[in-house]
Amino acid sequence: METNTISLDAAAFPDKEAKMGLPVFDKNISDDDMDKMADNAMLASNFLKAISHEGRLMILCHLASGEKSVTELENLLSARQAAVSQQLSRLRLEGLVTPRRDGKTIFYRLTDDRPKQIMEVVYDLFCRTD
Amino acid sequence: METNTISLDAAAFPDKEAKMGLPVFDKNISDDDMDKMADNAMLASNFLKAISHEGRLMILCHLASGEKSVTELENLLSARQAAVSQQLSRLRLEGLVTPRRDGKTIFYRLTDDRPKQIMEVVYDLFCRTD
DNA sequence: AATTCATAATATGAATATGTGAATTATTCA
DNA sequence: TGAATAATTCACATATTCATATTATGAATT
Repeated sequence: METNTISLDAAAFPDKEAKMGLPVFDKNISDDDMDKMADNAMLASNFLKAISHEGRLMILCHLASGEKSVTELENLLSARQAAVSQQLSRLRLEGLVTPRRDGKTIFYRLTDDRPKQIMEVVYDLFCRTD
Repeated sequence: METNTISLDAAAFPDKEAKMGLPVFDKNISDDDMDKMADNAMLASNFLKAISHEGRLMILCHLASGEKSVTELENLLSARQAAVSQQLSRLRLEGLVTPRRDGKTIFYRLTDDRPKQIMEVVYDLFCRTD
């Protein structure tokens, strides 16, 4: 009996053409794979926690169309500067945004396209019908 | 000066071929659109909060490959029954999972493929390199 | 009907997250 | 240098989330 393999079964998700789907686990998943899965779940949940905040989500959304200063974000979100700054610092710690100083003002941009990838899907699910 | 349009600009995300990208907002986004955006952000952040929990994420991941009983999940997660039940009740409230009673045991399945869609991306981002 | 198994619901306390206002740092400019 | 501006950090109060324990329910079994 083989218990230690993760089979990546694209056929399980026929709607997604060429793209490989989520892994389908054996009935008896090995301890090793369970550990790996728990590790991944922790990474993923940290990332998701970082973006699952109304304000941070809006910040990321605005940054998706180009870098913005803290003041600009402050106005876009109608939020206090300290609050915006704290959310930015959280996003900075997670490596999701990167600051660039230009004189007095600091501009933020998305570090990479990870947030964008998630937000594409989130946008499809929650905003496409507007 | 036009201030009240959301332009869906596919060209802004050249890497995603046919798929429409995130919306690109005008410099002066209208109050109406800002409200809509805030509403959507709240819906989306509720959803993301629901799935951004290590245990709940693993539950959803296991359910992605078919329905499971609470006891099965309890074993898969190596968690206490009460804890699993709690997380399931949260997911139930959010409408992400649906229970089906068969005698003493209750089987859970994903209500729709929203969680799967997110998890596909999350899996790409955090688990693909394993 | 009493017991047991599987699950759910509720309560409690600890930990974490959030917004606010004040203090602080960095930069520009007079 | 000193005032003004942009942003961050801090300290505090509140709110939310979480794990755990306990109690309750519903179905099977005796």
